[in-house]
Amino acid sequence: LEKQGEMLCSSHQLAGLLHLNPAQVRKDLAYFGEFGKRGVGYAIPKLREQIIKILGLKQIRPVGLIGAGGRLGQALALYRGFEKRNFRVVALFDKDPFILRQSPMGLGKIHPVEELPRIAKELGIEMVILTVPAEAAFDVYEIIQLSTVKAILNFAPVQLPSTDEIVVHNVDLTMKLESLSYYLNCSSLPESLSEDDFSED
Amino acid sequence: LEKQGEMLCSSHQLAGLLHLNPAQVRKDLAYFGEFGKRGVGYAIPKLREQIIKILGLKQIRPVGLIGAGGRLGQALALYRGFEKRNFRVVALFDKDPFILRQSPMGLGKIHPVEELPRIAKELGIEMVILTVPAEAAFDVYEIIQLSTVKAILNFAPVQLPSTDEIVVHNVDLTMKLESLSYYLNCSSLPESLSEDDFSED
DNA sequence: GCCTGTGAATTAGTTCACAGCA
DNA sequence: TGCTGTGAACTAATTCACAGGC
Repeated sequence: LEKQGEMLCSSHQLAGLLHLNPAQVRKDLAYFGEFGKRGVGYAIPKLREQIIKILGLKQIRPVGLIGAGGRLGQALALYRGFEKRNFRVVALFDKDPFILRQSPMGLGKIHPVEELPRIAKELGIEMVILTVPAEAAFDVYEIIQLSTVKAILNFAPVQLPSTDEIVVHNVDLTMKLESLSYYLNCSSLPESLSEDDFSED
Repeated sequence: LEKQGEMLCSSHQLAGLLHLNPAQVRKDLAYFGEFGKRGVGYAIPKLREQIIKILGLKQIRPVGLIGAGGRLGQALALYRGFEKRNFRVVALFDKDPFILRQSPMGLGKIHPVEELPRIAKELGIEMVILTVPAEAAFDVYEIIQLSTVKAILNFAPVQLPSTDEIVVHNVDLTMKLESLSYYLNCSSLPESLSEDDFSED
């Protein structure tokens, strides 16, 4: 909206864009403070500013990327979209000695994961993206726990637990597909989950 | 569990693995049928079979990938993890003429998106992964609506709406980072969201 | 005795509806 | 009059607690 030169918006308008109920929008925002003016609406630049503050993104957040040698890791390391929203991938890590010797072109130096604690401390990294294979995930998780990192965006298809120290968001892409598959299956199912053999022992 | 040779599991055990409450596990499963034996637990192979049936994954589901030229698209096109869970990327699409002329190595032929309706029909594709840039997302969405596709896993940083015809799961990676940033910010905030200037006009 | 399936109780989340301010 | 902020009403989700089968 700001890019479109709008200066004001109502909860109704936001609700439309977000596919939500206007009351929901108001309540959620009100939880953090009083950002609107009664009878008027929300001043867009101020609202944006407030949301940035709430999200802790007033200054650029340095992010580490572990598993930079894999294809997903490379894709995310080179993704331009993070910068626009105040994130910057400032350090790449991997375990594979081959990758460490010669980093894929376009990427800068890749460090061994063992150096994560030192480098994270130096660069103020509190957040990492994890794109390692399932087998490596728990080992890397251990190393992360020894570092200044307090948040993980995990793409490895294993459920890493959040603790008091570390928040984890697990993004299992296959599970997303499964979820969609379920919806497809439902709409094409008239009434039959027990249609074929289901004999007790 | 099946891979570990286990034959039985309890809701308690599953709950532990999934970080849920045992009652939750039982209720969720019971919603779809009676898969367990009282006093015993769930027979793992049968349970697995049932879940596969619920998810509509008894046979391999063919998936299309739109935006195969981009780095994320390539990464997902080559990702081995989908196959293990009964998905197969059977057709790649893009708009970029350069990509169409010479597909990145390792990938097979890439088709122009305009051919999606025809090819989707031929191959029975009902699901696509969308890894196009934000600008292209809505145009592509229009084309998808003309095809047999009924489910979209969208990585473009725009909120595509679900309809009665099409289910959309939007995966905005930057938003995931923002969410983590919020948690970091909370834990480092003693009591101050209105700490600096917030003057009314 | 152990563990599922499930109604009842509880807790959480959403929407309504209106007071209060521009 | 228009729109926010918010208690109250409502709806949904989770957890409890126990009947019933192994």
